[in-house]
Amino acid sequence: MNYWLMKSEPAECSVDDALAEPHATVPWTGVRNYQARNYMRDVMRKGDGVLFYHSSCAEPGIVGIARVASASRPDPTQFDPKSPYCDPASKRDAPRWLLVDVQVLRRIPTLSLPELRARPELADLLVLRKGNRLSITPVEPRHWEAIVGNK
DNA sequence: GCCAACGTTGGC
DNA sequence: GCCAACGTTGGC
Repeated sequence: MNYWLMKSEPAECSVDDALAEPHATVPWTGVRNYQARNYMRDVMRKGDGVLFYHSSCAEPGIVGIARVASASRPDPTQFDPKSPYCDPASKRDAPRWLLVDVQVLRRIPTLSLPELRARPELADLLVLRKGNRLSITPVEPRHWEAIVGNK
């Protein structure tokens, strides 16, 4: 069992949007970074724990506890000419981009970046590192425990 | 809007 | 393979 932090822009898909979906599950479309894709393809497994993170918004932070609800599979938006995530270079017989389904288990009161940074045990949480832009990052068990253990 | 950090592209 | 130019991310 592995743990992850996954970023979503709430203007696009907030944790509350996800909770409103059937089974509170959303396809995690739009990952267009090879490292993040490789995590989904090679390391992520159904059942892994997920910290649902809001980025590019008024109050960035961790807003929900979720889990990986499917194996990785091709992201259909890469083939959709109307989608901003369309990738004309990706071929149907060799899809370049993958997604997983993510199921929100519960919302939590937003843990903002200042709140996260105030906790010494989270000092090396990857999302707190300067310049971090990766939309999917692994979370160490001790970090998961520190964040989720008492919630 | 600014800007630091980082990824990608493409000429050589 | 190098590296400059460019694009994107994302906090502030």
